[in-house]
Amino acid sequence: MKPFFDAFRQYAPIGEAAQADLIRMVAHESVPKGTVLLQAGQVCSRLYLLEAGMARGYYLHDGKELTSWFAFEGDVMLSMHSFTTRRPAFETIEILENSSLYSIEYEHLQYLYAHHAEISTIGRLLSEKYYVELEEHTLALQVMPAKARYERLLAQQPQVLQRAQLSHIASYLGMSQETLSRIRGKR
Amino acid sequence: MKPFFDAFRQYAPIGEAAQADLIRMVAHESVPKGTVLLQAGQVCSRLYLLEAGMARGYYLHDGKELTSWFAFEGDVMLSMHSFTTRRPAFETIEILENSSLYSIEYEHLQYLYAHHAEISTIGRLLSEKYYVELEEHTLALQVMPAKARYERLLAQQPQVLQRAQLSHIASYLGMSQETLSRIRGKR
DNA sequence: GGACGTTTTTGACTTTTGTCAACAGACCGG
DNA sequence: CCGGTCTGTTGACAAAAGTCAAAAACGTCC
Repeated sequence: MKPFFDAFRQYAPIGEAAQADLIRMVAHESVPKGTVLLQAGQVCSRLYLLEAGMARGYYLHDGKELTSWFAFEGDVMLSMHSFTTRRPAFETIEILENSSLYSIEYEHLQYLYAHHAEISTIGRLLSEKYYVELEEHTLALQVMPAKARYERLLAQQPQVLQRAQLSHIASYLGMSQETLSRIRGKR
Repeated sequence: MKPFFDAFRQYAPIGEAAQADLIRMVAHESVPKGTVLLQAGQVCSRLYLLEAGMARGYYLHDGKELTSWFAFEGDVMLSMHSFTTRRPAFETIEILENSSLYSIEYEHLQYLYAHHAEISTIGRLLSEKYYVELEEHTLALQVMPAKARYERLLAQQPQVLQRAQLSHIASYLGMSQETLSRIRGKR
């Protein structure tokens, strides 16, 4: 549980009572590559914290998979839309490397939010942080040509380029796999 | 102040004490078209709630203005990046129509978050809501061709097309003004 | 109502990126 | 170690979108 608390304590101190409730409500598990944590169409019922490994979220659009994010060690994963509205998710969450992760059930998290102000605060800070990251990614998609988007990713999240496969990266960057292959091959 | 409370009460009930503090800390003002609420390079020190009117946020990229969002009646406006990190903003917030708005100073909001759990909750819910909206916009930029992005905006936020000028809309949709003009003209 | 500045439209052309198809390499299971 | 599948690369071509430049439309201020 220590890595779990470390991941969250950086946002706000967690009191004794909150810590005790968390221990009761947080699950830990190891999952193999290929595991689907959330299937599009189902309601996202858990928030995940990736302890080790790698995962992605993707949408199906015209029969093509469209990666919307990658998650690595320490990242929180969920379908924000489905988790917060309790409606079926549009996205699927798939484990890309053998991973270990923590998770909290939706109702439990609501209980924690309601009873421990610091956990509510951590939830807000996390939500703000991921908003800012998404905003940057969005801006890149909005304004940069394909090559610049690739270079930005190379600078900001090199582990994506090292660990994810080309088709996933290409759709994340909003370009075809062939275009990405050519850019990477320096032409 | 009533419209202000109405805008927030839909997320969580606001207690007496919180209401009293809010009244002390919330400012109200009317601003003319063209007003700059936040200039890129400055730290975003206030959160705004637009009561009436219209505004946008934009970035400068290669000397071009790049609209990242439009705000209308009832929308919250800030540079999330700057407001949360206390670092200079990359974006400028500009009033596009004579408007009236409420605002809260950063330190005051932190006080409210710390002393009134329901306000912290409202902050988290707002942040989650805007994240979901941004996610949809991002997905559109990532996967849809120009024409489909235009049609999606037409269906989802027709008031943008009615009230904003073409160059702003075009950059918001990630295309040139000429392309948008041609799409709109049905060719 | 005319003249100015701004915004939008249009046309010609170029560049970027996508698509389709074939091929090469890597990876895996028997 | 072989055959098959999945992943990445390359080439030829097509489609989408950008750029530049000019003209038209619109607003608004005297």
